Amino acid sequence: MDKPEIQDDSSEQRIFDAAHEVFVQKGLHGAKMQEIADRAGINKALLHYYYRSKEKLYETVVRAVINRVLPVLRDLLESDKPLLEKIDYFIHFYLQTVSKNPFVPLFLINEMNKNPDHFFETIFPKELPKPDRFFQQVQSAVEAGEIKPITPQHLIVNVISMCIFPILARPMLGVILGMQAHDMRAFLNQREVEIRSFVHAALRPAP
Amino acid sequence: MDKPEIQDDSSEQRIFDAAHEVFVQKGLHGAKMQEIADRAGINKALLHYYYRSKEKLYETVVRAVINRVLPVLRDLLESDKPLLEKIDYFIHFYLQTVSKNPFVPLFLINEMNKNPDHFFETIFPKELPKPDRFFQQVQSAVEAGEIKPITPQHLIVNVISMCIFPILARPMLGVILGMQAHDMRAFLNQREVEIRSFVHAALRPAP
DNA sequence: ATATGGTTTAACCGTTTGGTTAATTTTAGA
DNA sequence: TCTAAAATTAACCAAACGGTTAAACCATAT
Repeated sequence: MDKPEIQDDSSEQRIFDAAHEVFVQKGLHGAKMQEIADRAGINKALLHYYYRSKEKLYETVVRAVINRVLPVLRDLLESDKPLLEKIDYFIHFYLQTVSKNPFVPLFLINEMNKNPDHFFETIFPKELPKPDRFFQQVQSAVEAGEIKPITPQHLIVNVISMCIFPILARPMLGVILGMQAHDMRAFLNQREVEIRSFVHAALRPAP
Repeated sequence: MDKPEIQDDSSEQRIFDAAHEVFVQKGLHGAKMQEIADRAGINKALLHYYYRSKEKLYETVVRAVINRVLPVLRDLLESDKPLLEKIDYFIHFYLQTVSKNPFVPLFLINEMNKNPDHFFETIFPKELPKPDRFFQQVQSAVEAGEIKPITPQHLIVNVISMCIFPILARPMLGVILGMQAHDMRAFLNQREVEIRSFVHAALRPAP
């Protein structure tokens, strides 16, 4: 169904790259076809030659972004690693990925909120990560007294929230906390250690 | 500097209300002046009569949204309540406010990311909540051994993240966790209790 | 009554935007 | 080398958009 990944510098690929940049930064309506063409260094008509319409091009970009993000989540939910190790790896990976592409999660969240029906019926892949394995793992750890009782769904949501939100809200946090760009970078770099210890502390079994 | 709040059903107010709805849901570029006029039940030219341009109207809406959100944050940071009580109240209030207006935080985050310079130089109020009081409070609690050592900045960011993010990412979480709209509502309602106990657990002093 | 000033509208305008077309250039196979 | 298909472009088009204008409407004070 999906086109094979193109890695060369063909026009099609350059269009896709430019579209990815512009759409992710400006959203569907903020992005202009002319700007995408300019950034790809080709004529505007060529956009419609390879991707029929703005919507089709947009959909291609959204699909690609999703397919790059989902595997990590699947790994968190389905792999066999021990629980805490799994969580630590997840924190590490997401912070790293997201801080390299800070606009991507905001882009996805926007897309899903503005047009949920179209998104989930048309764009979203049918095969989603299955959280059952992870849920069971948490439940076992609770029963074995290794961690404080907690609903697995809330645990995973808490972790994801603390990883992603500060990067989304970076400009706001900078102002609230009274930090310049430089301090803010340092602060966000500390977060991996911080989130890990916060989660571990929250999961300590009661004495 | 700011115009006094208008609470009647004058044309100016109806335009503002309609603009608020449309801008918050669709963003600056997604919103169309004609739609705002239609929703306000008036002629399009009247938009320009009261608010000179689309940008001015947008700015008015952004200002209003900020001025509704900031006081709560100021209360968290500056009031004299005891630390944990303060945090609990903050969680309660933000979850309630945000779940009533789920698009507002996403709207603000978008605005700040897409156009940070214009936002912070032109729109943002000069008098921001001062976090020093809160920071000091956390530090005192740590020194008194009442809570586990933690950087105050990270603590507040963690709390805000766990409150706001799940509401932003609600559609995504619904899919990931395999929940229908009904279950999702119930899940989000549980979060107040959940976040509170998670934060309290994380702050328990080590034995 | 009517003059006045604020309010509201229909019609219009110039620009931008997504998209098309027809022609030109490039590529590649016979 | 010749030719047919693919790639690329300049020019163009219709619709949508933000914004303007001039006239109409309406309240109210004289």
